[in-house]
Amino acid sequence: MCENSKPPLQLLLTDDHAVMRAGLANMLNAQSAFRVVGEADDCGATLKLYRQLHPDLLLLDIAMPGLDGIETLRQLRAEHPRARVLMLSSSDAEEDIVHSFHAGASGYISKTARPAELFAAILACHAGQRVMSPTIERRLAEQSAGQPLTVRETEVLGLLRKGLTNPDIAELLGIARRTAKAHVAAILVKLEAADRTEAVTRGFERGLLKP
Amino acid sequence: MCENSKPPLQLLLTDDHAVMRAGLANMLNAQSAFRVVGEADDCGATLKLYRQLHPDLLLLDIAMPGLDGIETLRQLRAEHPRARVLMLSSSDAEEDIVHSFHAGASGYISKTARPAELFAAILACHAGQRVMSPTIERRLAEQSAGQPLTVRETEVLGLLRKGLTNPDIAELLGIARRTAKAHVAAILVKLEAADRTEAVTRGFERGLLKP
DNA sequence: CCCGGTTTTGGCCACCTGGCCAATAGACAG
DNA sequence: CTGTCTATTGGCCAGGTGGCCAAAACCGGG
Repeated sequence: MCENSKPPLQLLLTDDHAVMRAGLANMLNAQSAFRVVGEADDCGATLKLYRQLHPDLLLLDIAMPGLDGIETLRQLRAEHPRARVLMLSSSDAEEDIVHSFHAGASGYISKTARPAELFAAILACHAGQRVMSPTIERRLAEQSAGQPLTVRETEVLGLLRKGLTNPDIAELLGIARRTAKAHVAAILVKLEAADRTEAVTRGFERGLLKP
Repeated sequence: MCENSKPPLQLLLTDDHAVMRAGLANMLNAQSAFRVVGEADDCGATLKLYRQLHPDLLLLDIAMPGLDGIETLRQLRAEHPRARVLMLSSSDAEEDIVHSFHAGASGYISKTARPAELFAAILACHAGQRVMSPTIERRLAEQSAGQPLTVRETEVLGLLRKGLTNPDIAELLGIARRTAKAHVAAILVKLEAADRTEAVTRGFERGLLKP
């Protein structure tokens, strides 16, 4: 299990939960193969530390207040295209998984994974493999992500959640109310919702909308 | 900081995230004042271990699949009315806080709290105090919880999220459609929502609805 | 035994909704 | 250059929505 001959992997840790950070750091540092060289609790700190430390891999929590993990990932990859990033998820929302890989994540693992799985994931990730925890792989398989929403539709969904009517939406977006209606109709089909209210529920369930 | 003379507090740890559990256990066991004597990942395991171990305090995560933390708390308190339980939250949804204390929690602390705060919270909790992390106290102060929904209204909100119409709801609950409408109207007022769609959003935001 | 909150019910009306028909223009990829 | 996808727009209609008026039945606690 240990790789005594090699120097430990330098890890950077980002999570807004101090308890989780401290716990992870403890656990990882107890392994001779890993060394946590830095901890961050938001996007800014992550980018700053990454520049300073150039770690071998970043462990990045998805759910964060303000700029979330996905956005942090985007910015980091824009600056360091070859950075290896393993996403840590609490939620298992399928949207997050898809977005993570689109934004350049090297892996995605649930916090429900056992420590040994996490260690394996880190190693595999650093070795250049795509990593998904078994739990998440199953998720993806069973609820085949459905139709993705277009940019415009996502925008409209964001207005639906606020309780806006089609005329409201039309005015806000500067389009005909008939067009707003068309977008809503498309959303209903793609999210398999009976009406706008259920569409909002699906939005939250799929992670398209955040509380 | 350490209480060398006293035996360590026996702690039971419940969280569906194995990583978090292992991390917390590491951190707490490193303190001479604490001793993690058991770990559980769901409601059933928690009750079972509590019966076996009779720990001094249970650290209980709020967000769990299936029977969530609040429900676990209820069942535990029904069996052991004097159990001390410190809730660990990821979300800070105000509803969770209120429900936790109603269900008999001794304390509520955010996972964003620093380790020292957590240690202090555990000690205070065990000493019989009501514990809230500063973050959460602020939250409660600023967004004064609004009007609470009645049991019936909560039930109706659960149907709204599924996209049911008033006639649907009426039939399902065996009441007149006019009555269903009255409940919906009450929900709109209490959640300050313009329509049922926004009401669902508010439900998710306040933690009345879980993804 | 009475009070207050919860649950229940009725009618009327302007407005919004979602389903149906079909069509044009722009963008981006092959 | 062509085909696919996206965004845009129109009319018609049965049914649902939310606001307004008021009030009776029920139930647990003081």
